[in-house]
Amino acid sequence: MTDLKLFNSLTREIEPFAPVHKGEARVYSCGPTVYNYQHIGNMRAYVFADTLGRTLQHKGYKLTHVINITDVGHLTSDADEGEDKMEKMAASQGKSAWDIAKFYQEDFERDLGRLNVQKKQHPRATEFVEEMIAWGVSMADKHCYECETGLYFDTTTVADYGRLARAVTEEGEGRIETVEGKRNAADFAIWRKTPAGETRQMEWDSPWGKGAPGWHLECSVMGEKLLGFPFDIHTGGIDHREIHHPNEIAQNQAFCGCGGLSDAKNSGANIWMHNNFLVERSGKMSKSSGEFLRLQLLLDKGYHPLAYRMMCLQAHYRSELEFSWDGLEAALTRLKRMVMQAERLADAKPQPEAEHPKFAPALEKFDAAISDDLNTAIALTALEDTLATKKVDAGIKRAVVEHMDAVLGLGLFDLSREELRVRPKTAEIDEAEIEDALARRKAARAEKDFTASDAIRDELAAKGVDVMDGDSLGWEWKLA
RNA sequence: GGCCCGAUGGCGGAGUGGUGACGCAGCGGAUUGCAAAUCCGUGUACGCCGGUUCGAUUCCGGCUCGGGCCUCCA
Repeated sequence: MTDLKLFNSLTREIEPFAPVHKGEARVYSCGPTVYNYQHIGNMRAYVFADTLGRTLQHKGYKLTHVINITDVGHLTSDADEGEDKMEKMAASQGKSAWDIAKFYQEDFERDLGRLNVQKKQHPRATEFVEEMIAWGVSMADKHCYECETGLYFDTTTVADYGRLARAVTEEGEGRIETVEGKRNAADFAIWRKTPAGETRQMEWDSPWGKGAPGWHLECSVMGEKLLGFPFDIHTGGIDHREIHHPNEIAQNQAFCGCGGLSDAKNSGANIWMHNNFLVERSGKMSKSSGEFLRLQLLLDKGYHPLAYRMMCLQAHYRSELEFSWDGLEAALTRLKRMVMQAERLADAKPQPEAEHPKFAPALEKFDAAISDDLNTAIALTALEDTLATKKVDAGIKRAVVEHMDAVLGLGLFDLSREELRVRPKTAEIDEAEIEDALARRKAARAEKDFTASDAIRDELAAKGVDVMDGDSLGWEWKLA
């Protein structure tokens, strides 16, 4: 097997993966703030994180993978004056912030499942407030200062602040609104005090008064508590490369007492990886714009969620990916054809021990591709090469397909073509009606009454159902 | 204003100093009562101008266009 190489945002170079603990891989992926549904752009980050996790397992490492749940501390603005996202949404829905968090976390986890994301640890920020306060206390003297609104981290107290972003300069921070009492524009809150006279749903006592932890602190704390410093890989969306992660790194440097050093080890993780955005021609995906694309909408329109995973896999995680319904349709068609190929192997017993020279090129191509900073686009073609290989033992072929699919996570053998036939929400005809029409059409065809049979076919087509005679499936939803 | 990124065939999207992946669509064939689905086959591209080179889509410079971040954001 080829050695795994990954792109490290810290050095902006492809680096060989060398585990901190022999035979183990520990990964922390920045998770969602559960104040709302996740859109499919958000989900790209977790498909990426999952593919990374699967790759590490493929390479033989025992994986520990955390995707945190931010249920407190994330403001609507980083100027430290905005409202808490959770409380704002709670107020607008007339629920408690805790209920909001629970509801959207469950929705998020449902989407992860739909996308075949393996089970991860999902610690909630509110479960670690005590630890966060302890962190704050440990850093307070050397790295923080208190002012009216809270406890702030002085970014000048650590070496190389912002080196991950490579964009932080004196002037570069010019647009961050100044908060009264902050020493440097880039300084950020470790603890946000509840304003005098107010009571928040989510607030805790601390040495700096009642309040809530700053957003960046939770990731530092949970990463350290659950994975230990340094751990192997920290992932997140590319937007986190500029603010959230540099702040997290600064905290980690301070916590390690290595504020004067700039060794990569002190950043908390050896490798920092960032996935690029899913973009739409109308602009960036945005929740504040009102309607946004979420996985459920894809289902409502008749697209299986794994078509979206396929779409993500077709591109490199560091490239922007253009979303369009046509693109999703293309991914669904590709997935469908692969599932159909896999279905031919349904009865084959996988023979993991067996080898076959016919599959050697594909296996090599697959491993080289996935090892080259997760080139899933090429890995996918190796899987297709395998599925298309003729005149070979089905058991061996199945073993090879399973081997590759374990990394890509499409779950080819758990899918059937019929499942991919997702009923669009707007469909105005039910399954029984279709079966009945199909039966009538079959009878007409038996009598060679093609005028009648074609009429039935047209009727079904008008209702969005395509009839396919020479196909065991019989019919499929016509999309759009 | 500061920092950064991208520009590949109809669409999406890999990759490469020299035989230009792959998917979807299209086209041709098999199949079909006709279609559809499926299978087989197949054409088309590297923004513009210079430079380096025997040779550049690939390296360098400039230009144009597009995008991102510096505000919450995966």
